[in-house]
Amino acid sequence: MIKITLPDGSIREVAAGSTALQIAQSISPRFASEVLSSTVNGELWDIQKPINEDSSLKLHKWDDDKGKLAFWHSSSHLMAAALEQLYPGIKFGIGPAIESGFYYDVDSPTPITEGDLAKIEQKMVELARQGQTFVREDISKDEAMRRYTEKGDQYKCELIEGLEDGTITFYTNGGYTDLCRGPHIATTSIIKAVKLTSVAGAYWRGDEKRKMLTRIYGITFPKKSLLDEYLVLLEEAKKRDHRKLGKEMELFYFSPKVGQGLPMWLPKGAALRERLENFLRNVQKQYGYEQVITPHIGMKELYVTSGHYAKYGKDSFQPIHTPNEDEEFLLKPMNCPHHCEIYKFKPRSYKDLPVRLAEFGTVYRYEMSGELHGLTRVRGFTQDDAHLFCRPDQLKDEFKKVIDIVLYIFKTLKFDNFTAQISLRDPNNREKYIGTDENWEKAETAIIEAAAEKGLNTVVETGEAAFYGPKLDFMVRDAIGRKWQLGTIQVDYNLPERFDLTYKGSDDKDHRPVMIHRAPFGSMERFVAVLLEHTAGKFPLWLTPQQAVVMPISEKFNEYAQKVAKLLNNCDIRTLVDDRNEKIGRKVRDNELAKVPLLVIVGEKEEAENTISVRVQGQGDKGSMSLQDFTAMVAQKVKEEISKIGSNN
RNA sequence: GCUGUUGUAGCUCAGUGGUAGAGCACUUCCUUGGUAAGGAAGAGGUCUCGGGUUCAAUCCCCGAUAACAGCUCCA
Repeated sequence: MIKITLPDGSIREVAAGSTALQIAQSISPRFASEVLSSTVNGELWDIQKPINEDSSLKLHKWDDDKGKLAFWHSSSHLMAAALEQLYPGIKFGIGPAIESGFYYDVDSPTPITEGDLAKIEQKMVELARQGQTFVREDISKDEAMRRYTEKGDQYKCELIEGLEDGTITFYTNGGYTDLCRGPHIATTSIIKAVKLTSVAGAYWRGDEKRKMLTRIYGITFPKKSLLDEYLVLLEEAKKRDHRKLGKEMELFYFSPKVGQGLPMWLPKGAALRERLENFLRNVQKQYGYEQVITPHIGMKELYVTSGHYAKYGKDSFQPIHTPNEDEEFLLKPMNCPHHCEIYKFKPRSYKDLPVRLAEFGTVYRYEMSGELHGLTRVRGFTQDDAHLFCRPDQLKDEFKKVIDIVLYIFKTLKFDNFTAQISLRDPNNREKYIGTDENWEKAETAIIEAAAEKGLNTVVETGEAAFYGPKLDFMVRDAIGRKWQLGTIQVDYNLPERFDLTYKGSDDKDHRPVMIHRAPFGSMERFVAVLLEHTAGKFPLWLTPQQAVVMPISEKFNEYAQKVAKLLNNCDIRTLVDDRNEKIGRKVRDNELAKVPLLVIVGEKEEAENTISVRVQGQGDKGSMSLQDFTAMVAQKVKEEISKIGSNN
């Protein structure tokens, strides 16, 4: 018997031997027309392949990721069919479904550009309407190889070579046949809306040494209205782009004359950053951190010792030479070596540990020009860095405290949609890393255990570790869904050895401390970028550069407006006066659009009664009140935004 | 770094092989107002840079450069 769980949760049983599509048909033809894919015992299963054994079957529709997967993957075949007709001789790489839509990598005899997309879309719609079915065919590896060798398709041949021996499946829709694991939807006629979004280059098999193919991205929907909704969503996301908001709000600026990837913080951005730094400084003070300040350069030998020179020297900024021969300095690409030297400036006792050295340290890394991206990927940036030197028995506890800090910050700034990722080394590629296996194992175990004890939901990625140690990263998405690493915590047994760091134990012998690198924001630049996209520029009151604006009704009340602004500023409410020669309606509009959270209007009535009229951004008129009531209201709001440390546990 | 697209006023963007345009912002004047755009006048450009084609290039071609999308990379 086959046990079927329907999308509504109800369960039915049918005899084995039918396909998922037939079973869906027996429930109702209408229902069957919405079924996109199926899973048998949790594994994806072709909806047209008979299920012969006792098993449990699930049917997936559009509202389910597994349904979308089949829909979009089938759409990529539909696009391939269209491309084959439009560009005879075109060769295909791979064409999977992705998080939103699909792509296909192609090698076309004639170049395909953005201008061609409309034509391809049209062809896809035309083919989709023909209601092509996806026909499955099982053939041998040799036969598959023979077919593609005949066609002279080196890409598919290479893919087949990489497959295990045995049967290989092909799918045909219309005149287009493709090597494919499946599964697919029943017919192309349910693809009702097609949008090809972009063309870009992509290396064959992701290898930068190999040929670059043309990647065409697209997305399809079973209903036209869903496509419209998607396009609106994309437009909304574009409005939240931190590069656009940063310009509009005058937060930061890139000058070609200063250089690529070297952001300059404008007065408002600097004020915002300063507030964020102070916020973290206060948190860290409560956790026993000490602030240090180190230079922006260091002797080459410093980085030879740390191992960074061997690993990154050639890809980095060129050394700085002095009039002295053989003397070379490097711009610092990270702060750890300097902090290790600070640790060494005096003998340490086991009683002194943990030593927690924090610095807002500006570092420089020569990122390849194509990697630069607004404030999220730059060549000069400031890490909210700290290095904790602790005894091995303190490691896990210290690590957990750092997790607390990160979670506290994310909670305060309402980053509730983060992913915690444990990055381990690739055990098959050990030469990429420094340090002994034993130390790596200790470090990896510490991270896994600490994360588990904190109840974090983690994903594990092997091969993503730093070259000196494993890490726990906190990833947050930007407005259009790209993932960025913000907070990071790393365990390191290696640098203490390389720098020969020691502490005197209770046994009067020298011992090796363990080091934790951590940056809860990641970098000030990237954090502000993601914060901008999350808040769409409407920062929480405690953080926003300008909290209030006082708008006099006419010039006659400018003096009173100045007086009110001065009183508010004295109460630590960051306030400016808008005394432009404009009508009040205009001032309200401009300041609403500038996202000033509190708008204060003063005129004849307010001056006579010694009050103010208040408007809250996005919420309209709140009526008049005394200055005392207003400042109390603001203080209350700020207090609500910044909860006490530790309350997230 | 690779592939592709784009570069016109402070910003957002039209436009043309024959001496360059709009809206917003800016300056001045009028207006002195009650919760999302009051009116008028003015100023502002080596059309990213360097070559080439042409009688003539902002426009066509080549190269550089920067931004954008993706790939690759990310201490």
